[in-house]
Amino acid sequence: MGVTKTQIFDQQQNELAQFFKILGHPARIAILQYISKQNTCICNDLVEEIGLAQATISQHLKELKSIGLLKGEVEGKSMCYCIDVDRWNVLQKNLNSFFNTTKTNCC
Amino acid sequence: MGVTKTQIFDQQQNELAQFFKILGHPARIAILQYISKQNTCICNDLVEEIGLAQATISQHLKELKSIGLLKGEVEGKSMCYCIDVDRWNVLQKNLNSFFNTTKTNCC
DNA sequence: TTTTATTATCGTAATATTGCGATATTATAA
DNA sequence: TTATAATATCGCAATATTACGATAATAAAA
Repeated sequence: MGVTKTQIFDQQQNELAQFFKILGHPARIAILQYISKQNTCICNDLVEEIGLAQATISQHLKELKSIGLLKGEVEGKSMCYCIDVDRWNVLQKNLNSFFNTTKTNCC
Repeated sequence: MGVTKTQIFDQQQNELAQFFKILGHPARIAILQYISKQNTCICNDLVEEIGLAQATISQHLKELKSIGLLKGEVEGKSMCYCIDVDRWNVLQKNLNSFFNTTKTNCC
């Protein structure tokens, strides 16, 4: 036990859940908010700004990258992380579509 | 370790993350979709419909209730679960507000 | 080349989540 | 009252997540 039984759900349900899951951590919310506040891309002031260890921040960034919300470019010896606005908009749309189709027909 | 350090984030970040987290499981997505598909409220065809044990479904329902997305009423000896549309709309609004304010000002 | 700075990855400990059988609990039916 | 049916809760095993120190990898600077 302890494993999510993904095989009994369809792809749309699993993908939607995966996306929600990755947004379901305050550090990742904070990272996204901080990156968007800067008018330039972020490297790792995040470690100081947020107050988690460098390894931890790096791990959270990796997860955000895994659903395509962030893209990173090498900039000298640091990394420059950006929100992928196209991907961001697609996800927002999917998510609203879930909300709009699901709330109807309720008692 | 292993604990999310909620104390270093603000209330808005923690609440948003909590909300996303609860939606971050395919069974809970499937439950919401199934409930909304019925024009009457649901009791526990969910167990047959979804294919998880009764105890497991009950647990997922509890979590959905914890963020106010579902409300349950006793109906005879069974339970009648509904989506709380007001709460649903509030959460959708918060979510869009997060998406809209966060995507701007990116490089 | 050697140093330094930045980020990624590995390994591991602590805690959380998922899932389920067993057992309460609650409310109708007999 | 005694069954029966539906749901909730408890306790546990398996797995996942979170966090971090240590260390590797990479690239500029000395």
